[in-house]
Amino acid sequence: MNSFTEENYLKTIFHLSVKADGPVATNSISELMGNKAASVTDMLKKLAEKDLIHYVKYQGVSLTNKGKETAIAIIRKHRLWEVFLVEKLGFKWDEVHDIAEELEHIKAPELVDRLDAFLGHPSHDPHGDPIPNSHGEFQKNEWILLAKMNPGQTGILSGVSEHSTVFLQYLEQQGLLLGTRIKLEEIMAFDGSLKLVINQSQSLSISREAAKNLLMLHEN
Amino acid sequence: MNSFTEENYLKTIFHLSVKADGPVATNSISELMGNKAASVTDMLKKLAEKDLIHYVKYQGVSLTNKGKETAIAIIRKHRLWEVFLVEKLGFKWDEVHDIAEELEHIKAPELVDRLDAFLGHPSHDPHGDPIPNSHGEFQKNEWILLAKMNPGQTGILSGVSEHSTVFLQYLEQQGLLLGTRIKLEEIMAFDGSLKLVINQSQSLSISREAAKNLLMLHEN
DNA sequence: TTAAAAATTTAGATTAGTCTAAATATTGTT
DNA sequence: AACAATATTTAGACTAATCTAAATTTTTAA
Repeated sequence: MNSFTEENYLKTIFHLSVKADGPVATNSISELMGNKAASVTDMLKKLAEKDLIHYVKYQGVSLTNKGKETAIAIIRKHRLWEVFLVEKLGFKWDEVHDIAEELEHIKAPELVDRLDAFLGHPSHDPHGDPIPNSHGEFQKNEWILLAKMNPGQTGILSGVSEHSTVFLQYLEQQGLLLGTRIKLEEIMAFDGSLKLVINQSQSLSISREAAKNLLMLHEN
Repeated sequence: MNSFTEENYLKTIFHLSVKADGPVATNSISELMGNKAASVTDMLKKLAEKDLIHYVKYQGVSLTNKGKETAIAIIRKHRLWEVFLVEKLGFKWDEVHDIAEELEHIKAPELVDRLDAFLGHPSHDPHGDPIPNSHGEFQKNEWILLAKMNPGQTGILSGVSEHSTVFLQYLEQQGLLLGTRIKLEEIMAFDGSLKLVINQSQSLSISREAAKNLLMLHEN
């Protein structure tokens, strides 16, 4: 069985692998986890010993199949618990990340699938992230960043790539909830900020920084 | 904040205090936790340092108010999660103890009260144990051990003092669920075993050992 | 293509929780 | 009351996860 700490490393490496598609650097793990690089190196040796990662000194790491399965199982738990917290306990979407961070390490094997069934096999968590099924398969999202769209285009806000409380609260205050229809009116030459129309009525301006974290789906 | 391990010690000391009413011995903690007495001594020093227990060398320990509050909060979480697992996820009463043992250490402070509300403020867990309210107050149960009842007396099975899977499965197989009406017919002179009639129909014989773990309430 | 900068690893130390073996205190019994 | 049995604590060691400081490797850029 893997420790709490090992699980967190695997999860971090998984997230970095998805973005980086190539080996993941020691420093990037260190930065994301708030640990020193020397500590990361120690753990990488341990995870390699357990066949959870491929590790070559100085060359960065990638997950083995075993490591990937483990990481996905943790992410599945995290996202299912987030759904539970929001749908059943009435938490807001900006409050659940840290709690799910604890709950994702609960080991009991039957618990996950029962929770999944209880929640009605949800496909996405409250932030729009897809929930892998019990075989570890993700339903691929065809997301495009709002920051990459062109003036005149329209889409549905379907996910966020930044989960911090401040960002999520900001979105909520602006009326930018998942499912909101957004038309990109104009991009300001001065600072790259975006002028939007949401739900075909309300006008709104947001920073380029914010737009880089909004994941859009084209309307069907 | 207290560690996972510290919490487990406090919980154990609380349970032993209730039974023993007097200071709790190092060895009894050691035995219940499956640790060596030397390890217990080390932890007792640490808990005393944090003002969670009163500790005098060689004289055993008792909880301070702070320690008691902490222990009760953990027990509250444990029992609420057990209700969740049985009522919402469909686990059986003999399957939930170990899972709740993990869940009871989830820290998020708002979680407990929301869970409590979601479950409808249950007063007892699936094994009949009372769930303390958010102020740490227990609803006192007027239990009497089946093993202490006299032939001819009747009561309602309302709790168990042994939570092992084998025992709970045994009870279930015999039809001894919480809420069952039990009449004690006769106590066998030979081995002290008890002849019962349950739900005014079915006859059943159980060992004295088993009867010592069955908590009864008088009928209203 | 080589020297400086950046990234990574090694070496050695620290803390929490555990252990064994030995020492000490308490209890029980004659 | 004194000794044996039992309970508890101390001393010293180990593992997991972390750190700092120093050493080494890789990358970058002149």
